[in-house]
Amino acid sequence: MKYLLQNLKVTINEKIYLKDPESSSLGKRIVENSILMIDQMGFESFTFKKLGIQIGSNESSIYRYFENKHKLLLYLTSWYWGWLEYQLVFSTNSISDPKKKLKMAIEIITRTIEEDSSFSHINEVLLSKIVINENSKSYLTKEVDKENKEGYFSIYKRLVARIKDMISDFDQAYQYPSSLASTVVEGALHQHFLKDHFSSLTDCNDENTPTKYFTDLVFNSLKENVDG
Amino acid sequence: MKYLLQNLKVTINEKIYLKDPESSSLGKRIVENSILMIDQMGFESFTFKKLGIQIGSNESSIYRYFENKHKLLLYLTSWYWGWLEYQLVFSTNSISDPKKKLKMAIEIITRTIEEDSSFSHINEVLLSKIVINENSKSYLTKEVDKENKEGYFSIYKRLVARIKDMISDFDQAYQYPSSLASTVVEGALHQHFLKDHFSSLTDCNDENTPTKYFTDLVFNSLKENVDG
DNA sequence: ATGCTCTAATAGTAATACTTTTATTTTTGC
DNA sequence: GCAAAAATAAAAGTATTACTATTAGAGCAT
Repeated sequence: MKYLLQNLKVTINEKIYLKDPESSSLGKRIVENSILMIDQMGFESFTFKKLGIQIGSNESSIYRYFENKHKLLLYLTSWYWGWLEYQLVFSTNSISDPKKKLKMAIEIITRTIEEDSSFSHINEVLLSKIVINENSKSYLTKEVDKENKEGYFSIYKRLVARIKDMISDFDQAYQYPSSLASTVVEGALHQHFLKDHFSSLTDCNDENTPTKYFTDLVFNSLKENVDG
Repeated sequence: MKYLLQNLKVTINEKIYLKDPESSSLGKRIVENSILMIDQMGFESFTFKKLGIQIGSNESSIYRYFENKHKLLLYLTSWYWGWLEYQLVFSTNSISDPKKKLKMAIEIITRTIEEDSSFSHINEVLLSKIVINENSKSYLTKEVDKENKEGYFSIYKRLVARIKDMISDFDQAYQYPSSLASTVVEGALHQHFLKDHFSSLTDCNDENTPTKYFTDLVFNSLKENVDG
């Protein structure tokens, strides 16, 4: 699996960037170091000027890759969801039992990312922390409907749709498959955040993982299809 | 109930403001119009300069009430959660049956706010829209731990704790009462957002309300205590 | 050697997020 | 009704942000 992932190129909507950051060394340094810096200082304090200094390049050169830092955030979150989707598909593809399949899916979506593939310039551990802290900011904007129409969130939507399909495959009668799927994806980020900053608002910790909580939650709501 | 609510003053942590906006007409205009403007233009585009122009006052006068717009957002969200908490306590207080109590609580937390009390300067309908769109930004910051220690989120935490207690009262054996409570509170905001902007990611709409979804979700996970 | 693309450097602009100072108005205490 | 105190308004200033525009040089391809 690791071996396969190192050759992975996540396909990201071309409108998100001006020039593909994967196409040059400068582009890769922009992505690599923006992850390090946003993780360290948070998205609000992060600027292209600071990034330029860090990578020994110029602010204006970064603007040739991304229109603004919001687009860069969309790039990073899209990459993350694309990477997760790949893992989801890869890990569930061979499972035919709908229950086992859904169980695996919940695990992939809710687990803590602890291992960096260390091959690409993208540090997945830090990126997952960025997604926990900054993902909401990518869509909680006044431009969300316009950007949604442009397809900026399509990877994320496809991921939620895949989970929804697995829910419906397991229990055709369940009335809220999309809501449950989005609750698991977004709720997982939230429980990870609470674990780190508001421990009184969650029962999750290193033993009692979000995976266990959401697995319990989902399977309490679903009833396996009866054949025939 | 309406009559009672008009005399309500939500108590907000004094460190959030420099001068209590409830203490003067200018303060009330700041709060009233910031709600209108943030709803209209979004939190990112909203500035104290624009607010000053709108209320026929000066930027520097607004700074005597709130250190910055982040603190103003904390004020608004705290007010909202305090207002919701009041409704929660008021509506569930007289209910002794744990199941009915929890059911009512879920309804209060997840319903669409459609009626403005129209007595105070605070428009609760618009404020609830602001909370849906901007609440996460109040805590997804690098300062969250410091601000949490200062008690800026205590009303929100108390609200979640109340739901958690109701969950545990109904089912003492349930392992994730805090996580479930926080999932309902945060998930309700998220489902409302999806309903308006990503309808393919939710089953909720005007008939199939978030209240129905979360009521189903919660009671599927819980088993009523057996006496003795 | 020439042209092309990419990147770097510099400078500039408008807006933001404030702070400071001073003047004016309003409130209040007596 | 008047003086003192408090609150507000106006104006100006600063540092930073979020860009845009222009120019120049480096490296490579033909």
